[in-house]
Amino acid sequence: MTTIQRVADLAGVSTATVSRSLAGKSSVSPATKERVEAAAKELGYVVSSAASSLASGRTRNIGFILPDLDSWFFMAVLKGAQRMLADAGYDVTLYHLPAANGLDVDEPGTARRARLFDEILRRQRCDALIAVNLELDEREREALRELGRCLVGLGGPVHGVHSLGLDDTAVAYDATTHLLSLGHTAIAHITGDAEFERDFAMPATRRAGYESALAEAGIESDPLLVRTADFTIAGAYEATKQLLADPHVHPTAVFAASDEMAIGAILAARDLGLSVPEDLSVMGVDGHDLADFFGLTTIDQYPEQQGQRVAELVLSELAGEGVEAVVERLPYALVQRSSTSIAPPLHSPITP
Amino acid sequence: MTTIQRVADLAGVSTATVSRSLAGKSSVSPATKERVEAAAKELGYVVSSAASSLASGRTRNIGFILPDLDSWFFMAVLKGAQRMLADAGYDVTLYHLPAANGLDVDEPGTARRARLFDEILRRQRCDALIAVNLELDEREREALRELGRCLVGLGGPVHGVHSLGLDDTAVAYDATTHLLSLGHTAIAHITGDAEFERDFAMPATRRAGYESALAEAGIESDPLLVRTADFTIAGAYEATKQLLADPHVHPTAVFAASDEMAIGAILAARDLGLSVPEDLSVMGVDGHDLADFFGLTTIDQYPEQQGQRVAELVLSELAGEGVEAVVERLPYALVQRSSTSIAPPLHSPITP
DNA sequence: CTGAAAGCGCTAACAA
DNA sequence: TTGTTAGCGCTTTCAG
Repeated sequence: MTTIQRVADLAGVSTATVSRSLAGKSSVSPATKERVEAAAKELGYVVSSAASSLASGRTRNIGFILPDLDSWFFMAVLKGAQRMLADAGYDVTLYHLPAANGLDVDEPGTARRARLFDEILRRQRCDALIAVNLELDEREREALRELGRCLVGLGGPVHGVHSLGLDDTAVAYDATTHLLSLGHTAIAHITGDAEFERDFAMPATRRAGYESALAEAGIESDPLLVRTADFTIAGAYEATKQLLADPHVHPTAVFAASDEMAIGAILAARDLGLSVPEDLSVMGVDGHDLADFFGLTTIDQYPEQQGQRVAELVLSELAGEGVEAVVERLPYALVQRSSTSIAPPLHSPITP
Repeated sequence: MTTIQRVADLAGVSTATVSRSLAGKSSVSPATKERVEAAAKELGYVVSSAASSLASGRTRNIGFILPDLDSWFFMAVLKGAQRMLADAGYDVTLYHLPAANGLDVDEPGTARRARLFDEILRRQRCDALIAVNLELDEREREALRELGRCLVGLGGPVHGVHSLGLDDTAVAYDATTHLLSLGHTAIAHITGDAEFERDFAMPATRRAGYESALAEAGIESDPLLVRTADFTIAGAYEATKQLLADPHVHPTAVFAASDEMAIGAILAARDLGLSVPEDLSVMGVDGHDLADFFGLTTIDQYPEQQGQRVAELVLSELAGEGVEAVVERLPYALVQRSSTSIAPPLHSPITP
């Protein structure tokens, strides 16, 4: 292994100068710097992260805490963040935070969760943490704060910490308004199940946006038009089948709280012999890879760019730039495709 | 920050004893160990990874090198590995290896790739590396070898290194044989495009398995029945539409080299008014989350368990257990669902 | 602009 | 079984 000492010897300077040179500090003469760099290259020297971290207190590593490793959305965010961080010379280490099962303290997920906060994150392997869609209890929040590290939340905002998030009310309001503007009045909503995701606020917030758009249009919201599923294609497929089979309601449009659920809704409609969008308009939220394939109208929230943005933020906080806002709203845009169209003419339920 | 010295003081022992105690070394009396643990707990002591790494040479961190962060398959593997490694006290840091664009040396992907091998991985942040589906050139292989770290390949085998992989020929042979046993004779194959994935051997290997099964059944393979796509639903959808519209061939079954492509094929068949499996049997490979939803018959390769297995392997190599095999074959199994059935009766192309 | 020297916090011989 | 001690390889004052 090549150490800094060998580089120093070869370049005929002290290790201090090599360190300064390679760190790009200004106080090194160009001539010296050149010699040091040549020596480093010749010996194939690369700094040892452990030694550097120990001496400087900086690890050049960012922790990414995710509730799930197999969700398309989180991986898109991770992809955006990892690329930006890697280009800035940071590694990314991944921490999985399993859902806390509130009921069972002895459940392995709960133990893993505790271990993450009590041990793993406290080993000082990261300069900063990015917490995605995390719902933490007070003890956990406190544990993170005590780390004294830069912490940025994305999605589920960590209380009292700089975080980025969509304005979910506005997103749902805009989606619903799009359907209203097409003449739909019986608009169903498929969202998350509160029981599935403990404390996960997003489904409720989106539902509120949906209802406020309806209210503004003078439409009374019908609880029978609101269905819950587990954010998967399969789950929404079932929920939509039940919705469409219910004789009490006759929706002409569905607003799903995620693209995957919207895709499930489209497939359910097709299997029931309905055409999308002629018989049923469907829209989602996310900007999923498959949205284009299914011609899905959606509110794109640019997940990969969210990753980039959160990485930028972390980088600038690490660079010592002051934190401006405590909550920053992320951009989104409605992308109109072929799964939504004007409402079909009303036909009376009474046969002629 | 609580250091080991403070724990030593509180417990009334030396730092060496604390270190030994907490590392679970045997040569510590139970009484001492108890006192040390109490002191550590009281002070909330957690070892500093940088200091520990520097002193011991072990980082307790595993690098995971992936060609893609947004592929369902890789994430499933990652999930399995990360859980097992985390339970063993290891962190996982993620490295993205962008595809090398052989043509353009100045392309950013190529630069990132070089940087990963020349700098990032050489900073000694990992005790071991797991390389998933990597196609490396000789220089890159050499760079990895020079790291002198434990290295395990999964999928694309790194030459001369312990690796795990599916027997792709057998997988394709078994899939094709399943369709043959149902009475199909005109069996199409949708696989990867050689131009898409430079040096990526899997598509060719699976095709060979497909062809050998046909040959064994006395069926001459028809190049028009083999189509290529990019391993996505959308890509296979298009390829299948073209296949089914081609007047020169009349396949009654499709074997796709991945579940996502098989799903694309199912959707294409449906959109052309064909029933699956009555008019067309379709099967894939992977064991995708959505396979069940689409009733897809598939060869499940248990990706999450692959992750676990590769993690186990790394762990045991790090524990100093000898490497048994250089290439280990992974298990797989045919899962029969509703997308395959017996071949439809032949109808003559001449109208009665 | 550069060098000397003092650690960073921990582990692992080596002694006792 | 335990303590002493010498680093691990680097960064960073502090002098010069």
